[in-house]
Amino acid sequence: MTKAYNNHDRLLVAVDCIIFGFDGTEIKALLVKRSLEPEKGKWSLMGGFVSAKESVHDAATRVLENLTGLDNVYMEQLHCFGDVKRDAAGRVISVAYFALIKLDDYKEALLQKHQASWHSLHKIPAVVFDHKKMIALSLERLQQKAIAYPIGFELLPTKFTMQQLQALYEAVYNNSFDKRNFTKKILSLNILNRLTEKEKTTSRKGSFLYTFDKKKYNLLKKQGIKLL
Amino acid sequence: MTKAYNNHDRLLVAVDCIIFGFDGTEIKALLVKRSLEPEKGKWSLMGGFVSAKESVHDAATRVLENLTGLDNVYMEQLHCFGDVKRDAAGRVISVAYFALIKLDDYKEALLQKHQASWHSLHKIPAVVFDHKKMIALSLERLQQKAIAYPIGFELLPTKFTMQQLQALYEAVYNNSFDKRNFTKKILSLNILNRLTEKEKTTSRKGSFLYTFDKKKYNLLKKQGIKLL
DNA sequence: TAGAATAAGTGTAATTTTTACGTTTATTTA
DNA sequence: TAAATAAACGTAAAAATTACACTTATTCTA
Repeated sequence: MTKAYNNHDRLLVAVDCIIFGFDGTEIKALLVKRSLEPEKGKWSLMGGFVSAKESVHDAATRVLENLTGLDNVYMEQLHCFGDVKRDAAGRVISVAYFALIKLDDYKEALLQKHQASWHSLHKIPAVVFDHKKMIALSLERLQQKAIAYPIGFELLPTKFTMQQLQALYEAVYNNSFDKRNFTKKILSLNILNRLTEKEKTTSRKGSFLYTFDKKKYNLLKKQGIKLL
Repeated sequence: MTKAYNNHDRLLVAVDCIIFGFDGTEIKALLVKRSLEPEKGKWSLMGGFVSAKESVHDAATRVLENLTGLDNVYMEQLHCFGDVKRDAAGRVISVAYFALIKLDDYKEALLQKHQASWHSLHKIPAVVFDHKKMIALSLERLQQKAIAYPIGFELLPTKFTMQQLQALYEAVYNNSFDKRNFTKKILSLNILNRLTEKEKTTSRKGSFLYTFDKKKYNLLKKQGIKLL
């Protein structure tokens, strides 16, 4: 380390992950019971400290994988929260990340281990520090993200019905759309593949299953896509 | 500080400011000659370290005011850059901010003092560390921002002509628009006030001056505005 | 002082996108 | 085989976007 930097303060740097999942009806966020003082036992985002030898991004990935058992998860940085008094126990700045996972992938065992559980965005309990702000901001980001990025890639099973996809967008925007117009618009983007296979549990007729076509999407993205 | 946090590493935390201005034709970024080792004398964003007693946001405001002599500047957080080796001299994470200022407000004296100068976004010289990435990302953010926020508030003089406003948007998007359609769209938003006054230096006929109406804009924003 | 030169200001038709809205179809079960 | 269920599908009206060129106000100069 160069001498020039010696005079400056060093701060604790944490990461916190807002993890979203979709249960078919609602967008949910994964919260854990905080495992250390202060505020031990209260609801909290999953977080951890950044060590000197890892990048901030790697720290977030580590925390996420540790909690969910998943790697290759969609994750992006949300915002750095840097208020002096944001952590009751001392000066800690936190870089918040938000992640999208397929709710079913989440391992029940880990859920137990970390005393984690899914909470509807409309019924978030009291959470520690500034985590409420983090969650609020991440929802805004999710809504904004969903305009240009097919979040269904991450939040739905590989094969899904048009109804499921629509329910997802309705949950994200807390709004309802016309079925015909929704289908029309999504299909016009030409990023879905309709399978011959049908999902038969929800109706007698059965509904077609679709998959996202990542190649088509990437092609489209270059031109500046707008999903909704 | 609680004991629970004692084991964790503390890191140097910096802020870097990407400062945009508009000269009537081009979007420019303000760069300074770096004043400390390593890489002293090379082009750099204006930055500084976050002290233990100030918020990250306050640090960015301080750095910005110190360089430009301006307060009440539009500024928002861009991204936290946290790679282990991003700073050649040691582990420093940097929170980048981007700011929009009226180029003319910028004090010549400070420009001298910090060896600062404006650089066209298309001709950014070699800059230290990961500042090139920061600048690139901030341009993306500016473009995205300009869709929903009237950046002219910040980048143009209080009174401006339709031509100046169009030139600004053309510079941001590196694109050209039809004059009639541009005017039509902007006026339809109803956030401009046309003055009786005219700007006569650029033409014999003279062009009307406009001002932004912040009240009308705030009203519109609640409904979810789209500027372009 | 009339006309030439300059840049500003303005309108309309064609196309595309978005919205609103109800009926038909495939399948199962009684 | 009829009834019930949810899926699939199309069209007309409205709104937004695009493409496109002439008129106007003013000044300068001949």
